[in-house]
Amino acid sequence: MVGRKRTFSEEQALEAAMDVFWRKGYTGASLSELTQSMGINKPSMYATFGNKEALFVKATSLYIEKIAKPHTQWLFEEGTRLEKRVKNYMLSIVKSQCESDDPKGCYVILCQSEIAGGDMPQAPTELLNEAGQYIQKLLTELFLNDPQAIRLGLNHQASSAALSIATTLRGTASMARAKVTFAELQTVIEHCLKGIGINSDGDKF
Amino acid sequence: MVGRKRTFSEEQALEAAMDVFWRKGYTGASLSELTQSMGINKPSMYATFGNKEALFVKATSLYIEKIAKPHTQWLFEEGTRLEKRVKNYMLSIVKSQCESDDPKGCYVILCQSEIAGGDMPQAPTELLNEAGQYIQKLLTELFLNDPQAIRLGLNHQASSAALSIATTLRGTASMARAKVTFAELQTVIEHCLKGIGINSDGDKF
DNA sequence: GGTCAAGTGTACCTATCGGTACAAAATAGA
DNA sequence: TCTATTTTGTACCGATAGGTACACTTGACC
Repeated sequence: MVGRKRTFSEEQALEAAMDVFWRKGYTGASLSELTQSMGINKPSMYATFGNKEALFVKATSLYIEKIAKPHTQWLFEEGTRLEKRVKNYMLSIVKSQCESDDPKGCYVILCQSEIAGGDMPQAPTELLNEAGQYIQKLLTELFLNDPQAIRLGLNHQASSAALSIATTLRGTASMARAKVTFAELQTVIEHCLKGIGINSDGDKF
Repeated sequence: MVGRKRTFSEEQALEAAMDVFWRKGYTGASLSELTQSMGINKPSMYATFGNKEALFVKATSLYIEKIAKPHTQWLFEEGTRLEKRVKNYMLSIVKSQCESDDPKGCYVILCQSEIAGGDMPQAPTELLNEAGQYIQKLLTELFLNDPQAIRLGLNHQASSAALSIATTLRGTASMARAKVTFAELQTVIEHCLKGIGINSDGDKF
């Protein structure tokens, strides 16, 4: 490696880009706003990330790894009953959706809604569609295989229960973006769980 | 009235504009695409509707009156039990969200999610925010006043039950736009109703 | 200490954005 | 038919979109 050194952190720049996409979506985020938030010039952005589409793919991957996936831990917490694990999982996600003064809901769901517009390139489209199904697949797997879930009979309605939870979490994402508070959405989670036959009391949030 | 006559129908043009906004959102819909779909030139559009913002307000109002509000009838159908009325209401909405080859979900929810981006003018913002709360207010009112609802005890949790339904319907809108089918979303509705203590069997869709 | 690969900032490219000026075309009333 | 009024189509406006050319600065290696 020879030559001048970078004056910015690639990871920090990517996080800034992620924030912009999270607020504005893919087509709504302009290169000027992106590079300004990233604190770099356009040529630096193109040299480092390729182009807007490639930047978006990297920012989306960062969101998935850093924001979305960590919630999964609650589903597999040792020594916690399934009912509580699922509830904690949902609470963790909804809390994240409501966080900050200007809550942004869910990055993936916001951008996935842009796909139908027809201006989303293929690679982002595939990534977003796959990420959009992640929660559902994860929960279906859990309900099919977890011993406590089987004892509750959830394995017989695994995919529909998973779909209900995933749908509710899309709803809360939309509500959060419309400034509905975390406290209000907590009862929505309780209703959702009751609806699929998972009752719990007490939680971590 | 003197002068040359219009060669297009204002209502048809507005419907075409509504369709474009429904697919692309407010900022994502360009004047070129709008006027092309409306079958008119830009000067005709500006003379008839004012500007893009005014066109959007009119298209949004048309959506609310023509697409959104008609679902309300199901809530007040004479001689039908509350449980079925609410279920038919939800089914009617979700069916509409899933309709057509390229389902577009809900116009209001899609565009409301753009507000956080900061590029939405004030008048559309207020209209969308008000429309976004319509379902919740309608159901809260119903649960507080309907005799059958009171008999079911729904009046004691009117607003939280209404919020759960509204949240679920936002979730289904997002799912529909991601091409999840009406059949799959039907079980989501059933789970939702069960969660707030409204059980029913048999429906109209 | 020169050399040369790599990063930076400015200034620019074409295409499209929302919006408009203006002249030709069409109609109702005189 | 003439005139006043409205709509239509074309051609344009400045601003901004995504993307780049290019000169300049920086720094590791010989």
